[in-house]
Amino acid sequence: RIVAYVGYDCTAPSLHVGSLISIMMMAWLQKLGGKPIALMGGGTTRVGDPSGKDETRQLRTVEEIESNKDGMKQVFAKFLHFGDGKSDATMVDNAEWLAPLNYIDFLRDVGRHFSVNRMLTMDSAKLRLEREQELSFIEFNYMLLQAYDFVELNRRYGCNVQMGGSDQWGNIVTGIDLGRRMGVKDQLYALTCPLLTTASGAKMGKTAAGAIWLNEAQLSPYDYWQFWRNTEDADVSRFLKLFTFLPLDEIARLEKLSGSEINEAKKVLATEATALLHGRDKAEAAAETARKTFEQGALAADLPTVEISRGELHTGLGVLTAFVKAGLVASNSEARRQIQGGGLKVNDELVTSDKATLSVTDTGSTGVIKLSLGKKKHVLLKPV
RNA sequence: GGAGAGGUGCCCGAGUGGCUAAAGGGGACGGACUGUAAAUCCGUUGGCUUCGCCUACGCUGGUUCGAAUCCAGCCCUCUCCA
Repeated sequence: RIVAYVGYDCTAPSLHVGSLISIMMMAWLQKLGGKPIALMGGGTTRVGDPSGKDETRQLRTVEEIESNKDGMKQVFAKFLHFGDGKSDATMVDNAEWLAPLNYIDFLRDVGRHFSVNRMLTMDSAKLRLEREQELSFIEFNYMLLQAYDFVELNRRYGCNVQMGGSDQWGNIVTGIDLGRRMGVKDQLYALTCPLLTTASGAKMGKTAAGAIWLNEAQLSPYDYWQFWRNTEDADVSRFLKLFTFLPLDEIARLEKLSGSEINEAKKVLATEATALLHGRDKAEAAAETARKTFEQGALAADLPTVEISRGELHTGLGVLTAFVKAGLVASNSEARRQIQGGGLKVNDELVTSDKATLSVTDTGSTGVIKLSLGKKKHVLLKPV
């Protein structure tokens, strides 16, 4: 019987696609009858994991960590079923047991099992030392806390597997070792996955508008769908396997598609991946919006919409202001540059002058004005 | 505590009195080509009421017709020594 946990740093207000692999690992585990535990690092984030980082991260305030935690929680509910059943998922926060720890007791119970000699050979510490970059004492302690988490989760939930990215290997193995020394009866296991990059070597999720957030408040289902739709050819088959629950023979069929046909596979990927996070309805809606926008060139009513006041439109709204309000560009100057580069369109007509204005007549029969940046980013302005 | 090095635009990194809104690279955005792909090529990359103005090279003052560049004080980072 497998009870596995994955720990998450509470360093950002939402999870992003970088965490998706580990979430999928938990989801698969649950499908197959195991029990997943999502561990929020409310305690460990107060210390900061040095693994894979060149320099000390700024310490987060406790308030910041708490609010980040709240933002992250909602995502897990989308992928996992929580409850009290045998294979129901559980969410816990390690602040629960780490925060009340007494330093002396911790040193005597846990600290004595750690050899500094060995800790110094772990990558997280070794790399810093080799490059002569500072490794503060607080960070050096991180390993002990994460190791202790594993032991504590075993005690509380019978957790016997820890999963995570390959950068977590050292921390996980240390936890297994600590378990043995502290008399944990179960054999503990580690399961790591390689850090995911795209075929061209870029980190997953670091694209255009920044990170690909999983919270709807930070990234709409439509944009999330678009992210998957724009997957590189070379990644499609791998991503279908990793980020959807489609049967392998179906994936095998899709990966045979070549040339422009592979776009069909990308649509399936986009819809399936979006359905897992935001639900089938929103995924289908996003697919439909995209179909109208890209394949028919028609105006899709549920593109991301920004409201403007009707009064403003009556007096004539400058194009620059309009694009800034729509959030497509950051400043009037950027809007000007985009116009010079031929990147802005109003109702699919290229904007040629930065002096142009929008008025009520531009809403036409649809009641909205379509603003576009490049070929892919569209926003509807809706007068109210 | 002592000695030294350094803080430049999203990031890296040149620049040691005017030609510097600041070389070069990365990243990002736009254009061309395509398949809403990749690769390639081209352009852009502080703000504004844009043929002009404002803000900017750690902070605060000073020298000068003129400073990212010189001077003084302060803050911060790193290295070595104690």
